[in-house]
Amino acid sequence: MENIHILIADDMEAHRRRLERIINSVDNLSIAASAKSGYEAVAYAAIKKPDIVLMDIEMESQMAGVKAASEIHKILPDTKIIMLTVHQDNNIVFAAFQTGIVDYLMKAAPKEEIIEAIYSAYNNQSPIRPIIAEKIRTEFARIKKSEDQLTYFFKIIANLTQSELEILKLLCSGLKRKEIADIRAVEVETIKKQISSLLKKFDKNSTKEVITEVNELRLFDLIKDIS
Amino acid sequence: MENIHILIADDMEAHRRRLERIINSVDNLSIAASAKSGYEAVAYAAIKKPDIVLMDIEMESQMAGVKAASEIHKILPDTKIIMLTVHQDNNIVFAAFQTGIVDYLMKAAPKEEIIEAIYSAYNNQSPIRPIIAEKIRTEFARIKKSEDQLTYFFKIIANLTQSELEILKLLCSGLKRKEIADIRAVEVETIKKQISSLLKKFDKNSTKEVITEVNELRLFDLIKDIS
DNA sequence: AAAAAAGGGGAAGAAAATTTTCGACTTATT
DNA sequence: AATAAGTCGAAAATTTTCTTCCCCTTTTTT
Repeated sequence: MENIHILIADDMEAHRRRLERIINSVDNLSIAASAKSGYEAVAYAAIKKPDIVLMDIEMESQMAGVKAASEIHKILPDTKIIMLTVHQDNNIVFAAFQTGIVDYLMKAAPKEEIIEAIYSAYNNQSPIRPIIAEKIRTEFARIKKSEDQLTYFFKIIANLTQSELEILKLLCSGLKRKEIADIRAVEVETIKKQISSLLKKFDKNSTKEVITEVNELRLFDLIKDIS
Repeated sequence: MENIHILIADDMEAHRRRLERIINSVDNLSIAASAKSGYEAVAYAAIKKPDIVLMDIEMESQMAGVKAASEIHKILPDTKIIMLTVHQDNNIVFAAFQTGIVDYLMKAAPKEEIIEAIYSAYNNQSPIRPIIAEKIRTEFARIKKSEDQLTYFFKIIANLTQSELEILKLLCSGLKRKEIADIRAVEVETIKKQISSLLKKFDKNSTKEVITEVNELRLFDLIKDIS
């Protein structure tokens, strides 16, 4: 399994030490850097490009934790930020979620919980914790929609490969995998793999859902005449 | 010279035809697609990833030109959008500039001017035209700063290669090219080339300016201990 | 004014990241 | 049971990005 690089940001020496010990105790986790302020955290993040950031949200010196999280998210949208908090103040936690963090933990959380959170974040599973779960979930659904369903969709389209685009067109025309394979002169297995990647990019589990969205956005005619 | 792919977006058939003729008359310009509405323009942009978009800003049906420009800019930040306008309404032109367009032209502009604008945009030179020049220039300077000088700088840092980062560190320590070359055990020429790329990424013309910025942002200590 | 350093452009080869291709296996549909 | 849909992994091919170095011009030092 690949190595996961982690950036620690906490202004208290003792807390940093504890996190360092925990991370070092797990084989495929490693420390990218250990920052003592929000400002340092942003700089180290830019330099080291960690997979995960464990950020104390209560830091105040130089740059607040929430602000630092937001900056890091702007610079490295794919880096997963996990926030550490002492008092579970739902409002702060919620504010942080809006700036791009993917999970939060109590600072006193047991080792196992921290490690699990790291793996979850790395694998894109947000184990949204109970207390603020609902507020976040509904709010997030809203944001994702309003980030313009259209922009969101087009961004995905722009990231498709030429083959995927072509296959999307053929799928929208109602063709089956075997038929598509014949047209493209490759094995069905290849087409299946490519549709699989396609679905992953659209974050959907079936072609039906993708086609439904294409139709809802009235994109069929445009996709149809892809060269 | 490479081929430049251009997307045309205008709701009037005659205007599209004229632009198509102009583009086809130049050897290394080619038409990626020709859109009849802002909506189509966004879709085609996502599908074709053109280098340049020539967008009629007065389109209204389905999606306004300014809105379409803004969407395309979100999806493809590197695509250069040139706006076409009939009445030179500075406010509209200015609004458009804020959403990511890089130049504007009168619709009646002569062929030569259009072609020149395309090349300028492609080569990242904004020939900012006189009438609104000052307003835009000052406003833009402000925006570029306030887009957080810090975020902007860190984004660049995050895009440096390992060698470039290393060289930046050595430059900040006051070393000369020859000395850096010795440390890295390569020819001075190599270092010179890499510093050149470094400067391009920072959009600066000399290492001095880069170092000044590093110091202003108090980043020297952090950069110093890059592994 | 000469020498040294800084900077720009281009191009070949190396290295890294993506894409394409396909087989094996699992789960839904018909 | 058969067909279709979908997932995972992995080798080969392709594309992109980095590295390296050469040649040439401009700026700075001495």
